[in-house]
Amino acid sequence: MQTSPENCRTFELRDYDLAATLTSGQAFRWNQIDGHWVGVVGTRWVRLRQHPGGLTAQTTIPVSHWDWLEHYLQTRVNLDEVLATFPADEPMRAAVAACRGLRLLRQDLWECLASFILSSTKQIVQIRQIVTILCERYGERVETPAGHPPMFAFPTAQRLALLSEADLRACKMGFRAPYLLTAAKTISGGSLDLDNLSRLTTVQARAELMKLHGVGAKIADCVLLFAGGFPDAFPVDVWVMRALRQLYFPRRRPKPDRLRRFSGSHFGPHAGYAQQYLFHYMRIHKPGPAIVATP
DNA sequence: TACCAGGAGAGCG
DNA sequence: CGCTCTCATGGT
Repeated sequence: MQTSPENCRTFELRDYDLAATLTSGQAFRWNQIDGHWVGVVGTRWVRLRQHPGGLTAQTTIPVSHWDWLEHYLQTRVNLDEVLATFPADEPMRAAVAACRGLRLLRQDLWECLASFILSSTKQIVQIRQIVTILCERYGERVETPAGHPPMFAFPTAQRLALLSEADLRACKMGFRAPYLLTAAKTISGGSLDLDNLSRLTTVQARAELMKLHGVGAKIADCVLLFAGGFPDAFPVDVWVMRALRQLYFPRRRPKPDRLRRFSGSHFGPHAGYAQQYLFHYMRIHKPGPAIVATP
């Protein structure tokens, strides 16, 4: 819908837990400031605020449409329809009850890929720090409202491809530096076209991403799910591994590939969404008492 | 202080 | 082949 440019817009939404969504390990650039969430989407500074019945967005520069933000936040997704596809077992019921409103974002492919290359063997706080340094040093400055600190876009692959491994190591990414540098060169050089992934099957797209050094099944699945629009991608990290083992395979040690096939059939067409609920639920509830699957 | 966290590559059976 | 071990890194 085209309207006259405005720098503020309210979205009426049901079941959107902004805080849970922005802190659930999908995206690493959102900061909570005075009850608002401040971040950068593409090249725009954005400030979001949750309120009963929806959320309000504010940009620095007035914009004539908000499709880019609705796309990023996936506000048009009907959560009820997604949740209705989840299996009716006890673990899922508990996870949905605890995290209702949690959403999947649709992020920029390169930013997501680069961020998750940096995520390897790191916890969320640490990933945020590395990404922050990287953006401050090599990202384009974005306009911020008067009185707000400077913010930067995520650096492009082209920009990072010109750096040295030492430059990247100086951003505290350690042994991931050569991985990111190679990925930046591969993407900017055109050997891998991220925009082409959507034409592939999930299996094919995963294989394409895994050709990159430093990108294994878990990172590939994160990129496919959080940025690629592959709802069946199912990242298996230690949290999800623990959850699945504990809840569905208490006596065995299934391999990640086995778990992925199980999740593909057990959790339905939105397996990735289900995974996000389990992941977030496990993070909130630490180890906790055993909940057993009762189909 | 120990501990945590993906992937690659080596080494082993 | 397929599994296990080691490495590299910085924040709690």
